[in-house]
Amino acid sequence: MTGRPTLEQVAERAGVSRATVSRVVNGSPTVTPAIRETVQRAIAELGYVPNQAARSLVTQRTDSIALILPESEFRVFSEDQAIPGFIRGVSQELEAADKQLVLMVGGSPSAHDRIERYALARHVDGVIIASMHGADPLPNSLHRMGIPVVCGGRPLGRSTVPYVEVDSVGGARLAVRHLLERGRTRIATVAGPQDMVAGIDRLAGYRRELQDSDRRSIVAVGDFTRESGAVAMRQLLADDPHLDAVFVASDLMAFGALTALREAGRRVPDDVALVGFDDVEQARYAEPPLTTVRQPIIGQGREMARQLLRLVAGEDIPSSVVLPTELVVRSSA
Amino acid sequence: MTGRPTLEQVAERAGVSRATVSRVVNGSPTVTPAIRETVQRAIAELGYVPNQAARSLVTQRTDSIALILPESEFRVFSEDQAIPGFIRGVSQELEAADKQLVLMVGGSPSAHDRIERYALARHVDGVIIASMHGADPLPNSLHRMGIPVVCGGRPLGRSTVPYVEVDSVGGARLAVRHLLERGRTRIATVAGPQDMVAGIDRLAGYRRELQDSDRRSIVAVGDFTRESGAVAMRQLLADDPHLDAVFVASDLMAFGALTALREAGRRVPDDVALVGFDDVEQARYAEPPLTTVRQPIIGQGREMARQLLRLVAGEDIPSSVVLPTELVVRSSA
DNA sequence: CTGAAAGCGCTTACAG
DNA sequence: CTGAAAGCGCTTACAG
Repeated sequence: MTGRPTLEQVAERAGVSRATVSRVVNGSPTVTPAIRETVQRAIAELGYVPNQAARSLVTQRTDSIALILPESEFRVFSEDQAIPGFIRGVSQELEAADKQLVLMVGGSPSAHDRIERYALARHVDGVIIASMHGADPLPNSLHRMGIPVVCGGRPLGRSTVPYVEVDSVGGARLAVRHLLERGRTRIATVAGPQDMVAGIDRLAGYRRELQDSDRRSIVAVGDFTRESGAVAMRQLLADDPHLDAVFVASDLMAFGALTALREAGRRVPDDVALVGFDDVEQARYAEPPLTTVRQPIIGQGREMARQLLRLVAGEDIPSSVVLPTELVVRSSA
Repeated sequence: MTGRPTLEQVAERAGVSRATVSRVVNGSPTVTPAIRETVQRAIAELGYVPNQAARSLVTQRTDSIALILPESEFRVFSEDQAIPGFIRGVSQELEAADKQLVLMVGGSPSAHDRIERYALARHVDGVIIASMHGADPLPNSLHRMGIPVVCGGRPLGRSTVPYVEVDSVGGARLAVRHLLERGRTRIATVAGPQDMVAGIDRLAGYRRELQDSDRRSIVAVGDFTRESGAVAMRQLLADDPHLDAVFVASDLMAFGALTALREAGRRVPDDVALVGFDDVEQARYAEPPLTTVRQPIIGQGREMARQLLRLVAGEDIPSSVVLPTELVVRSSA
C-alpha cells in the first residue's frame, strides 16, 4: 500500500459509500449503529486519519489559529516570562477546542505582509495578536479583510478590533494605595515605555491614585529592562533625595532599582519602600522579596483564545474584556 | 465578489489558462515574459493569494513544521529561558525557508496520540521535538510512521532518530577544569535529574574530568529548580564541610546554592567557588555574578530546523550534531 | 511555451 | 438512513 489510507479505501473495506464513511468520521447522528461499527472497524484496521488539506478545501476551515508574537519581545533574550505564559494559556484553550496553534514571530512592518498573506491564504481561521508597540496597523488591516482577530492589550490609536487586557490602571492604583496606606508620603514611579499600553496605563494609574491623595508625582521613565530601572532610580534619587517609596512599572526594572538603591545606601523597605509589577518568578527571590502586582498572564492567553474561538464560530463578542490584577505583598513594601 | 479570488478568476482576467497562472505563481521559468507580466498584473489587481489547502492537497506538502514542547517545561511557570530561545531559533530558520511553525505543547503520554494523528493527517511535513524526559516513545513512533523527525538532545533508550544536542559533557568538563586550574581541591557537584540527558551528561562530564585529576567526587542531586539547588547545597556542606568548590548543573540551581552558601556563612568565591550551567540572563546579575557554561540555545533551535528541512527535502542528514559549549568567567569562580 | 484534462481526498446538498 | 455526483482550488504530466 502506498501512502496513508484514504476515505475511499475505508469505504471499500467497509462495503459502504465514501459519504457514509465521512458521516461516521464526523460523528453524524444519522448513521445506523451497525454500519457505524463496521466503518469504525475498517478505520481502526487501516489506521485511517482524515487528510486535513482535503477537508479544509471543502469546509473552508483549517481548525488552526495563528498567535502573533511581536519580534521585539524576543530580541532581547529576556528574563521576562510573558511569552511562555501567553503561549501556555492560548494553547490550553485551543487544545480543549481541538484547534491547532500556529506561531508567528514578528510585529515588525516587514513581517506584516507575510502574516497578512498567510491569513488570506486561509491557512488559519483567525489570529491572536499578543501585544504591540505603538499603533500597529496589523490588527486593523486583518480586521478589514474580514479575518477574525483578537488583540492582547488595548490597541493604541483608532481601532475597533476586540481585545483582552489586564487592568493595568487598577493594578498601579493598588500598588500606590498600598504605599499610601503604609504611610509613605513621597512616592515616585519608574514608568515603562510610553509607546506601549502597559507603560502608559501603569503610569496613568499611578497618577490617578496619587492625585486623589494630593501628593505630587515624581516620574522617571524606563523601557522595562533591568538596566533602565537602575538608571531611572538613580535619576529619581537625584531629583528627590527624600523620596520614601517607589512604584516601579515592571519587576525587571524593580530589580534594577533595587541595585541602584543599594548602591545609594538606602535600605528597602526601611528607607524606601518598593512595589513592582508583573510578579515574575524571580520576585520571590529578590532581596528583599518583592511586593508586586500580579497579572494573570496565562488567564489572559486563555481568554484571548476563548474570544477568538467565539468570533470564528460566528458569535458576537464584547469589544473588550478586562481581567483584574492583584497586589502580592512581600517584604519590599 | 464572494470570498477571496481564485486561480480561475486570475486566469480569466489575464486571458490565459489556469495552468499558466499556476506556473507564474510558482515561478516556473517556462513562461514568456510578456504573459508573465500580464498574469502578475491580474494577480496584483485581484489581490490573489493561493489557497494553501488546495495546494497541499495536490503537492502533498504543507510547508509547515511542528515544534513539540514537553508539557513539564511549562508546568512550572519557570524562570528558565530555554523555551523562548528554542522557539526563536526554530522560527528564524523556518521563516527564512518560508515554512510555518505549528506549536504543540505536551510530551505527556496523553498528548502523544493527538500529535501522532496530527502528523499523520499530513498537517505538517515534519516534527521537531524540543526535549524529553526519560525514554519517550514519541520520536521513535513518528519515525516508524515515516514522518521526518529531529530531536533536541540525544533520546534516551534505543533510538535511531537524528538529534541535535549541546555538548553537555564537554561543558561540564570545562567548568570543572576551570575550578581545578584555580587551585580548588575539594570540588563537589549539584547534579540535575537523572532521567534527563542534560542531567546525566553534566554529571558524567564532572566525573570524567575529576577522575583525570584523581580527586574524589562529592555529589548531590537536584531537579534543576532553584529550591532543589539550595537543598542539595546544604547537603553537600553537611557531607563535606571543607569543600572549596561546586559545579552546579544549572544556573537556577546555582542561585539556590548561592543562597544556601550565604546562609552557611561561606563567601563566594573566597571560601567556595561556584560554576553554573546555562548562562541564563540573570547569571550576570547574581551576587556575585555567576561564572557559568553557556550553551547555544538559539543555535540549537536553528540547527534542528535546518536538519529537519533537509530531511523533509529528502536529503540524508547526520545521525547527530553536537554544538560546542563555552565557559563564561565572571566572579563566582 | 501553453492549454485541456485528470486528479489530489474530502464534504454535502440532493434524491431516493 | 444511504449513495451518486458535484465541487472545493490547486498542480502536473501529457500533448501539441
